[in-house]
Amino acid sequence: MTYSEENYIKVIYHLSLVSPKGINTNAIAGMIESKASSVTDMVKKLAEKELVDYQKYQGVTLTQKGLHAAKMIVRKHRLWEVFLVEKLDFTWDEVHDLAEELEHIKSEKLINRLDEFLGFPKEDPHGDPIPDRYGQMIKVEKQLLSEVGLNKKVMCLGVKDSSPSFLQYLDKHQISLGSEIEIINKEAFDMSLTILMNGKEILISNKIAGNLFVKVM
Amino acid sequence: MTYSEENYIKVIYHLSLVSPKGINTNAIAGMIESKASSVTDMVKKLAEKELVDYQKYQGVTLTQKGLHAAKMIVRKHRLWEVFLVEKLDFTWDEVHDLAEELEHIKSEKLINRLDEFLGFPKEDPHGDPIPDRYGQMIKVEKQLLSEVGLNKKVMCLGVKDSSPSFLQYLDKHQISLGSEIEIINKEAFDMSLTILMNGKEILISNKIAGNLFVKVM
DNA sequence: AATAATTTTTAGTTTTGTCTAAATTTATTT
DNA sequence: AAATAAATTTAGACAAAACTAAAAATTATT
Ligand SMILES: [Mn+2]
Ligand SMILES: [Mn+2]
Ligand SMILES: [Mn+2]
Ligand SMILES: [Mn+2]
Repeated sequence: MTYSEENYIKVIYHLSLVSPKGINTNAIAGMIESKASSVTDMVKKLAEKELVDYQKYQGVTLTQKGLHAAKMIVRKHRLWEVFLVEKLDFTWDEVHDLAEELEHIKSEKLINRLDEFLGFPKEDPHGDPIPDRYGQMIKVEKQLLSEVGLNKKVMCLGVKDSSPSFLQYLDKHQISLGSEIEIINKEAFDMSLTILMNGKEILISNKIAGNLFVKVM
Repeated sequence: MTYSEENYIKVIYHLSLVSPKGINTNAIAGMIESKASSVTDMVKKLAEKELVDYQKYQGVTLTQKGLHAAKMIVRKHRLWEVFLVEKLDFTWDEVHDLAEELEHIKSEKLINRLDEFLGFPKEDPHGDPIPDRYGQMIKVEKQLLSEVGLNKKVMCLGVKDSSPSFLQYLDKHQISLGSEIEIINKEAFDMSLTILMNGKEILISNKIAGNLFVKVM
């Protein structure tokens, strides 16, 4: 599998988690920052290699083989992120782009040794689950903060968006994984929230709340 | 710089260490396992980017810029090798091919952090010097075992060839960096050596002796 | 100095992954 | 049920990096 094929497989995997039907050309093109015509070309090649099922105009779905390949790439991505944060003292907003490169290093042995070296972590620095060598991963119940009712106490478990700007926003407001938050007010007009954290009240927009995974306690 | 350009620069660097004149097309092709015509094409591109000086039919030499780039690739290669051996328990014969991939990961910050994490090692698992972030590296006096006179006591400091088969040969005979060796006999006919190591006599061929760096003690 | 052998470069293809523009199919409105 | 809009695919082109075969330059040999 080439660098580019791996990126396509990974993107199709991520899109499959959100919409379980056939993944359409434009969605892939959007994620991979290419054009629909390029996607069609690549998707044909992936179908040739039996990594996806593809019928013209009907979108693609991963085959078993493709699904496993995708999970192994995600495994590598997230283990490298853990390595960078835990061992090399990178911050959680710095690691994604580096992991995008490191995930393409081809060695099962390397990644399994790294997994062991890190103590078989179950989640990456953004709260996302890390597949084990067989593709198994934990499923933690989480919901978006924007969907939680008033006066509930929640714990922050992960982020939906892991872009540097969002993560830096969270750092600035001292929100990290494990932070405990109480929802004090919901503004009907713009769905912004007033939350209580460490005895301090903070106002956050609906967009922020819609990118923060929490569990009700 | 692309993956391929980096490989060319690195090969030109390694060849420059042995022969200080212009590096010729065929030598590069041999190392990179490509054809002379492909080398000519790439060399033109590298000259365009001012990484090498090139005149038709006269071979290439690295510019200052090219030399620094090459050292940074070698730095990455060797630091990753140290990481794999020291932290992930790989053996010295397993790491080269993996490092060939890892050396292309583009991040100064990552490699400097890795350097620090490893305790700023000065040599890689094969006894080769690791350039620091400015390209500086230690210069240890070593010579090939094949060039040392009779009855001398030497310490093994490095290998010229770091192919798995050679390294596995050394493992099998329990020769490692730091091993102390005394040369007992040199066969005039084939230049094979009888050496004394840990009280045991071993016969080694001239080819083996010609790939082992030692210092006379 | 002329010829032969070797090395290097050029010319023309190929493969991979991308693009634009045009054609085709599917989905949505009227 | 047409007509229109949107999504998708095809056709043709391009850049990067490789190749083969032929031409040109350099080096070695007579
Ligand atoms: Mn990531
Ligand atoms: Mn992550
Ligand atoms: Mn190596
Ligand atoms: Mn090495």
